[in-house]
Amino acid sequence: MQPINEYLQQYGLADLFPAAVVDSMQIERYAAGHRLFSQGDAADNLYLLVEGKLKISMLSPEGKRLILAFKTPFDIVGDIEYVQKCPFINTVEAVTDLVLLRVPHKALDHEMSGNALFQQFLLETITRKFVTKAQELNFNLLYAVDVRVASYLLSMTPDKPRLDSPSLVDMADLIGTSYRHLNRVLQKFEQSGWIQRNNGKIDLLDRGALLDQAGHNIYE
Amino acid sequence: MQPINEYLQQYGLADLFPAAVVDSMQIERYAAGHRLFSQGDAADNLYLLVEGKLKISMLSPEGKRLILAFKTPFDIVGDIEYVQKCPFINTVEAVTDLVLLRVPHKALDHEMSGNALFQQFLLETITRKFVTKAQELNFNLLYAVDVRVASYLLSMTPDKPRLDSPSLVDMADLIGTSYRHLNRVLQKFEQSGWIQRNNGKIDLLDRGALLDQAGHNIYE
DNA sequence: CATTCATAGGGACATATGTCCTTCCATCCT
DNA sequence: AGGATGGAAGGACATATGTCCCTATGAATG
Repeated sequence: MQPINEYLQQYGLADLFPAAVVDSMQIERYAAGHRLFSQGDAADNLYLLVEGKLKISMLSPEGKRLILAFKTPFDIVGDIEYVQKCPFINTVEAVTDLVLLRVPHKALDHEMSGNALFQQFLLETITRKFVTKAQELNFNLLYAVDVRVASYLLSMTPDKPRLDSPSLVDMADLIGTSYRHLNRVLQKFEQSGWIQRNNGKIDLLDRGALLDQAGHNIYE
Repeated sequence: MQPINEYLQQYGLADLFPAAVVDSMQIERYAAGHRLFSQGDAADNLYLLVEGKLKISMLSPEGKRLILAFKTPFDIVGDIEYVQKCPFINTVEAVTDLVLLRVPHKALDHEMSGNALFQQFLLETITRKFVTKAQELNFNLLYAVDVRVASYLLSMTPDKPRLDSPSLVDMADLIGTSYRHLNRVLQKFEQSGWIQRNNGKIDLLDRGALLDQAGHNIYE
């Protein structure tokens, strides 16, 4: 287990936070599967994701779940809520074991309100999120499910060409389609020889073909 | 024609900008239909929309046009590009006659870099845009075209229950569906007695029914 | 071991949506 | 007036996607 300072150093944040704020930070660990926050929970802290993978999701009024994003280090959770001073908009769950740094809003407000460096940091972070979200919207409006599935497969396998435990349920909820249809598309890809399914694992056999199918767009 | 100061006052921005920045502002007017910026144009200015209505659109690699937003006062154009120091991401066109205040990046960089008030203003603006965009994405993933059409009709008629010159082409490109399908949905609404089409105008006859159809979501 | 449960996988059918094409009408231009 | 033009409107058909259903398999549990 690294101390807080090492994590900050690792992600180039050592100079961003004054000592008083760093002192107020707490390391938090959560086991895979744990639900960290639910839609509507009070948000009194900002969280820096430094290890593991989590997912952000929401429930529609009709009870349909939508996964908005998977996040891996380095990323920030609760920044929108911090700026807007509002409760958690979405639900946050651990996909793998997690390590987060918890930063109380109170410390940020006391020590960093009017801190141009930090504001600039937040501004650039949220602007980047906006651009990503906008591209995602365009992508969804412009392309059908098979394109999005191909893109998703590619984005989740930057290193080795295999998905070990994809959870098709989550994948369908992220792409915004039904479980049934996702299976149909995967079947089509398999019949085309682009992927192979084994015991719930997925091997990518032909990245080039998938890239064509994805229209050379890759999920962020 | 109002002077710059009156516009700033009208929208509560008089205290935000120092005099040197206000002096650098220029009023710009454009006729309906004019294209202000194209995807890829250099962005050297920030624009404040103070009169009229404009639309932001993009062209996909396949040549499909997507309307990302209609904007009415008060709104900001080019804020993302200012933060990211990048060329225009999208195309901007005048729907009605427009009045904009042009603010050179140079003036902002000189006079307002490190200005906490302005950074906070930008931060809140972009955060709001992010939330809106995220909701829009969810809305598109969760609901079919008929729901989105109902929502669009309601959002465009806050005052009187009539759309005078809807431009179905634009409407389809905003909703992200085909012109044909939009017509089909409008036909269904008309047969249900919810709307009436006359010479390209659309009257809303039953807002309650439309609101139900929209699942009580209304486009921002 | 039997049972339960969650998920993978897919058949059958209904509905939503896209593509292509035709017609009609208002407006604008010469 | 006569002809262009662009958008409204919709028919016909193919495809994409959702819903409901059933079965199989492996992990967890008594």
